[in-house]
Amino acid sequence: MYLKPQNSSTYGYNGRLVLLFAGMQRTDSGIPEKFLKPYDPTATEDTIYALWEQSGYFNPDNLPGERNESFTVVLPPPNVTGVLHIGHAYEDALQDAVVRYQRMCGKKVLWVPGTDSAAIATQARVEKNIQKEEGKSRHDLGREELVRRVSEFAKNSENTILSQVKKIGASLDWSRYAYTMDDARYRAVMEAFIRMYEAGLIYRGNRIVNWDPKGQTTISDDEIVHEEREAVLYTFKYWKDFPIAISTTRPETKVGDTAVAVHPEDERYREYIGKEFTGEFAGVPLTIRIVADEHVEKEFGTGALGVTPAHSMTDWDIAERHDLPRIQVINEYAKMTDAAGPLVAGSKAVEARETIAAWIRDNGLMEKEEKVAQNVATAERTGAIIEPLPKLQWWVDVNKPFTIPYSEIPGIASGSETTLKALMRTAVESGAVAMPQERFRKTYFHWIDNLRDWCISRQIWFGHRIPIWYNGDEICAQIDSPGDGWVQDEDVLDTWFSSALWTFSTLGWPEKTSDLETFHPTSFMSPAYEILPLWVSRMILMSSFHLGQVPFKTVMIHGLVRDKQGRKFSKSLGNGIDPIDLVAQYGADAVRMGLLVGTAIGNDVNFDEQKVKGYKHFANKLWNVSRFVLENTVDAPIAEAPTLTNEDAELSVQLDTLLADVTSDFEKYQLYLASEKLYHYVWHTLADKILEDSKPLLAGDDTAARVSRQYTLYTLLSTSLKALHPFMPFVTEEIWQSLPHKETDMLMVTQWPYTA
RNA sequence: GGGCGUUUAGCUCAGUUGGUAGAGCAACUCGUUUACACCGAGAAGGUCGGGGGUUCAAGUCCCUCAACGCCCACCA
Repeated sequence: MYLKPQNSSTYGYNGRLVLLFAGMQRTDSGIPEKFLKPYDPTATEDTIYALWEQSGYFNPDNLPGERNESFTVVLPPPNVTGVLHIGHAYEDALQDAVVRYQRMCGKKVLWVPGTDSAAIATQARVEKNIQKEEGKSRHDLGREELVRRVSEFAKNSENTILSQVKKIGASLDWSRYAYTMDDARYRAVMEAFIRMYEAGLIYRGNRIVNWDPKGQTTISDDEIVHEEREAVLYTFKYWKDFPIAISTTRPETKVGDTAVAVHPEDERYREYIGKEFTGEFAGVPLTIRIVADEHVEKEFGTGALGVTPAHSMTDWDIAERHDLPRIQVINEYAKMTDAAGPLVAGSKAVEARETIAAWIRDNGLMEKEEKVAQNVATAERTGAIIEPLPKLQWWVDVNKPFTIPYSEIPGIASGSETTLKALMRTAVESGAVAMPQERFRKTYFHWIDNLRDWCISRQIWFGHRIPIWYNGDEICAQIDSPGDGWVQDEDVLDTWFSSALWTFSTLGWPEKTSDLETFHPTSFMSPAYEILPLWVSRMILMSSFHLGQVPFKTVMIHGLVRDKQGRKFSKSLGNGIDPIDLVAQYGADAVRMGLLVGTAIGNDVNFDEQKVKGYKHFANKLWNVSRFVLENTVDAPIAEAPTLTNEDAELSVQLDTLLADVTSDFEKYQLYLASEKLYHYVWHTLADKILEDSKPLLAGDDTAARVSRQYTLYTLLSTSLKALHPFMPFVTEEIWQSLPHKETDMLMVTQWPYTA
């Protein structure tokens, strides 16, 4: 009687009970007919996800009950034009498990979805398409048209990635969806730039950048791929009576040399330090000063380094330290400038290399030519060899002292003087950002110690255009044009600039929104270790500066998902696994479990499809346990607790003990342990032992014992569903929907079954 | 070159503060009297990469070597 549906029900043609609610037919035994077949995720998951969305519970404002403590996570925004790969699936599953657990624990949970414009990648892709389909370059289209086309493309592809994220079961608040290029984020980016500019932390400076001559843009260090190539190391003297021979693989740059650097303790050259020599090299008059610099390696080549300030990072730095002149001899098209002298001016740098080498030989100055293996920096996108060039760029100064008006970060007082670097270090050192994995703390600090100013300008068109205006010598930082005669800076911002604001730009900053008040700092962030320097540290920088807060309280860095042989997934290897295919084949719950169980956070995951298959079986196991329990409790008085037998009381305690353990694992973000324990319990304790032991009891004459066991089975099942829900949200919710007695209409907002 | 990892059963991985090695999958044996064959019962399988050290005791701590991997730098 107790299990008859309470809502509108009627009897079908053949006398079967038909339950109209949720369209589920019931069998004669009183349980929904769907339980007679194996669990079918494809028939279930989309419906369940729609049910969650309709409930509004993804939005913290709609969550039932009084929730005082907030718990916030922002989704690391995938590229708007991207497709979900297995790494996303892992990251999403991980975060969703945490988020669902916290929601069940009664917190005001917000998980913010979003996408990233990935400026360079997206523009490059669209440019390529246009080139292919219309034979036009971006210059043919013009800036405005290209930006329009790229934005359109981004908007059109957005749905792919978003629907894929949903397939995994991510319980994101879609009403707060953000895109790094939308209006609200645009405002935040502009505001952030202007504030930092006004604080003197953003400056324009001529510095050596990685110039991509093919893409005609600066690229960041992170977009460089080093390739090993064979090169010739030439050893020679600039002219006959020059006292020191130098070695180089790029003789063409030597017409731009202004110094020779030696190690201060190198006895061979000590006598020359500080002296200046003039002469002519390849038709160019040079003045070479001998300087002592500790960065010179005594053992390499002749132990003397020809310093070409304008075309090498290290040489630029040496020039900085010794106040040397800088002569640019190569231009943006990798051709020699007029300053390179009549011999090579106008020719390609690679050709000039041979010309100059020949000149050296012809003049009897060459001492040695040897083949060496060399690492050449190439552009990830275009494959072009990087030409280090001095260019006017925008920079974030990480070492400049400034007064921070407000700070909640321990060790940084409001109104005190600090630097961005110090903020980044202190935020983690003080524990305000908890980074529980020791090895990533080490990596982080190592990175901070070697941190240089951050180049934030990019010479592309798609992105946030720098809000700087020029009128003759006048410069003005503001969003809109100050008026006639003012021209805006051509460059756009590094995509990581906007990503770095993500934890608070998504919450409405620079407005003082209640979201910002309630949900920032965020609670938890779990990025891949790849982007620790790229993203994590820069979020800490931005949040500390603009809000005086850390961006997140805990960061758990996870590893990469690799293939079975430990190789990175990549298109060129053709070893990619589409998580959406996996979901179709095994169900999202199985994919989530396959990724989470037994993979310690921080280590790489060598992905094994067999594992996913195993968890598909597990979902079915849970399904059948439910069937068994429902069938055997259909006529039981389980609405209220009967007097329990000792044995049954013990079973409850046993599960409770497990839950204490699992809860503690959750609190430590050790999902790989929690999930494994629950799996083991459901399969090998609940199913294999308890259910089997119950069979004689359920068929027996001892009514009290039977009722006690029926009640217990039902409770153990419903508790297991709750505990498994963060990992396997779909199947648990689907079963929950068929339970005759439940505390809440939806499992996702039911209370977590253990309180410490 | 600097830094950080990984190496445990055939495969994929756990192993929290040192106390006689664990799981899943695969393989093997037996079992199909309805919760589930997307199953059950059972057995097998490891000198914890090599070597050395600390300790009553080491997969765990220290040193060293090797293989593999990642990050940073770019030797000009």
